[in-house]
Amino acid sequence: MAELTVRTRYAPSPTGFMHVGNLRTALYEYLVAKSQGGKFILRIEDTDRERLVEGAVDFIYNTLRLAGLQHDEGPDVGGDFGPYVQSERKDMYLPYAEQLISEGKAYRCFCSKERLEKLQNETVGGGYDRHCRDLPQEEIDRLLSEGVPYVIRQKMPVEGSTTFTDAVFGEITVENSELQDQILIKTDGYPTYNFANVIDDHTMGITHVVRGSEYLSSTPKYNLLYEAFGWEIPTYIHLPLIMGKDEDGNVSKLSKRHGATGFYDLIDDGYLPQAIINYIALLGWCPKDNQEIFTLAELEKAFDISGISKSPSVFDYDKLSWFNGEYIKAMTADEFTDAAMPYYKKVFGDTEMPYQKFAAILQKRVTQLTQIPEMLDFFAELPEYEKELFVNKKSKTNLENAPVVLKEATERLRALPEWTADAIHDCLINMAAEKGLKNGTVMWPVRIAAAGKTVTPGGAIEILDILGREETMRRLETGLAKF
RNA sequence: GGCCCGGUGGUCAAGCGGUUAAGACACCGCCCUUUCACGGCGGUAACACGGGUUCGAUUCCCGUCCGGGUCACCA
Repeated sequence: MAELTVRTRYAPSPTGFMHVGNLRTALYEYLVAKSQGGKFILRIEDTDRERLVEGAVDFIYNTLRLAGLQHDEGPDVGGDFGPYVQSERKDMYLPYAEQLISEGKAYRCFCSKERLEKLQNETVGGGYDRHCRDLPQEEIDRLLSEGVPYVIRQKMPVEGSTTFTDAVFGEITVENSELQDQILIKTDGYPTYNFANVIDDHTMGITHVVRGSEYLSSTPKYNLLYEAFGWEIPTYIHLPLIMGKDEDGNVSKLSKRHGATGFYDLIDDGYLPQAIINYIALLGWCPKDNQEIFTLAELEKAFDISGISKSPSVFDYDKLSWFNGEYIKAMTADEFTDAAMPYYKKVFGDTEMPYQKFAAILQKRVTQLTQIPEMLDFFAELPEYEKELFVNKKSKTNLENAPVVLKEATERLRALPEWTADAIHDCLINMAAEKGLKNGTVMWPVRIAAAGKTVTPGGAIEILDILGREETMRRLETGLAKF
């Protein structure tokens, strides 16, 4: 018998914000499908018109594209199971609910919101009392003819328990008494999220439902629906939650108060999409061989459901930064220049700069692209600084020898026939040798005068090379003038 | 509060009855060096607690504690 094709779906609501937790769910949905030669489907769940945000669907497309998670079916690319936008499917749901009514598995509930609220407040552990579950037919007809608004509820079993198996968490049992007669269709005729979800997943042939573990305890509700229709229950893969840590060290489900947690927030903070994907792939999943750096293609090969962990994990910006640094170091100089360009422009505007040389000094130092401007600002303008910066114990420099070194170096550099990194290097190294000085004793004052700060990307040679002879001379003289 | 799930260093995590309890990030030290980095080497640091089962428990069972999730005409 032929193996059924694995089909997973990512079903976001277009709210204009994609949390890393959601993105990680999308990633795993993608990986579950791709690791088994399956299809990854995108479905937009936009039934809540109040929360609709302009342009949010494009935002979702862009995010998935940037992350490299290309869907095989969806509103934009089509497919055989459309439409892929829930609002375009709205007429599908009511007939299914009515089918359940005719089969005695669901019923119309005419209770007012006020009555339900009152119930909620008065009853301990409040909930619906199934008042309309066994209304006589005449009563139903009367209410219907009076036009009393109603919802459609599913009849849940009153006793017993429901058990299902999750691919990650194993066997889970919930008492049916915990389950209320869930609403399938709302007063406005629209389906509830849970109902639409089940109908859509089934009609779209979804075989593996991948979602956060917050759905674990409500899964029996879904299964009772599948059973009511006589449909096959999908494989469930519940994912451990991603947590954030606040200032007090308390952890809770990751949210905006934990800082930049949206995918685009992270991009704005100078993280690369691939580094983010790599990092979150490992948040809740571990490969057999403990490999850490993965391309998406490698993840597709290595991904295995049995490697998914059950315990929640804390999002760690330090580790993300490390991944990001690794990705930056692995770039070609041209790739780096492209990625860094927006940040270059912040410092230098449209002035052409020696980008190849920038790449050489920046790539191994940068862990977030946002660090670039403050690393290069001294190239644009020499900062104000005190002559005390020339003092450095390790380099054996002090206020006495610094001006002497500076003067000598200035003259030698001025006389250089050619302004290249090699020439500058030889010039300064030779000077140190001839004068019997440590290399650092020469390099330190020169670098300080050239940069005006103690911490710089690159050393004296690289900085002088980038500055050019004219600007170097000007800066060395400015430094000398401080004595 | 009821129900569900989880609990290995600060963080991510291997482990799945017998191990000196891996590895990564972070942190500390040393080396390299022209500052900071990069790179190399080394170090500090963990099985929540109490009972069982067993020749033997981090691993299996029970309880406690702690943490999280969930209980909508929201998705």
